[in-house]
Amino acid sequence: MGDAVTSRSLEILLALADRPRHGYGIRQEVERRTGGQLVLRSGTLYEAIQRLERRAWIESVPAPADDQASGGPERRFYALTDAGRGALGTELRRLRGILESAAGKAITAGEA
Amino acid sequence: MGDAVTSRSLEILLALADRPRHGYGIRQEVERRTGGQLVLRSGTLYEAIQRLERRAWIESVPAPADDQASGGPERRFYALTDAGRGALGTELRRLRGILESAAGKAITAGEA
DNA sequence: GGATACTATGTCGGTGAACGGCATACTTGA
DNA sequence: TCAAGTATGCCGTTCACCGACATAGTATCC
Repeated sequence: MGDAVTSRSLEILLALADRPRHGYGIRQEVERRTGGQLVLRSGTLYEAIQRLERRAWIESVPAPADDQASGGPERRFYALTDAGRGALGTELRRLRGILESAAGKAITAGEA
Repeated sequence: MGDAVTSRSLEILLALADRPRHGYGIRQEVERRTGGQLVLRSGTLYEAIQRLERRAWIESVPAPADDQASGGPERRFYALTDAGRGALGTELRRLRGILESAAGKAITAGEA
């Protein structure tokens, strides 16, 4: 499936859902969202960003006005495109379908 | 993460949640459950079964009494272990957490 | 009788995602 | 001064998945 959304890519899309972020900011947001369960390694992070940009699900945008660049290496900000937002919605619906169809089995699996 | 559950492995665990099945039976159940959206290819299927068995999330079990073997190649039946059931529950909870935390953003993402 | 499709398991080579180490470079605090 | 944090990126390796192929019995249709 060429339109597959991996778990890491999903987290990146979610991190960009509310506002544009730069790579390291995405990493921090994912870590925060998952309670430290998932830390995107540098290889995973920047390669996934490149793939998502190639698919036009995210795009490079200028740094926001309120961003105080700390003088370090150049920050690259990314935002969700409409296509990316659509892909995110589709993936969330897919996951919801799995959970719904698994509802009965989930009880057996020892769930609260 | 050594305890990662890929989307294909999750589908296999779900297919085994209600009763033991053999490889081809898993393939059919996944296809049915997903409405034909996901068909496990032979490479994916049997290699994933081997991985899950190595992790002791599934185990080989004798064929059920009501199974009429059709004389073809030997069928191998598999069942969820307690560890597998636990891993399935953990993964379903993880997915539910993603959907809950994404609830606000999902609206923005154009969801019904 | 032969062709085709279905059931059933499995291997193999190739591709792509993720990992983790390393490189680089600037800033801040001990 | 030295470590830690911020920030991006490359590279070699590993692993999941794909799709083709191999093998083999059963069933159906012409």
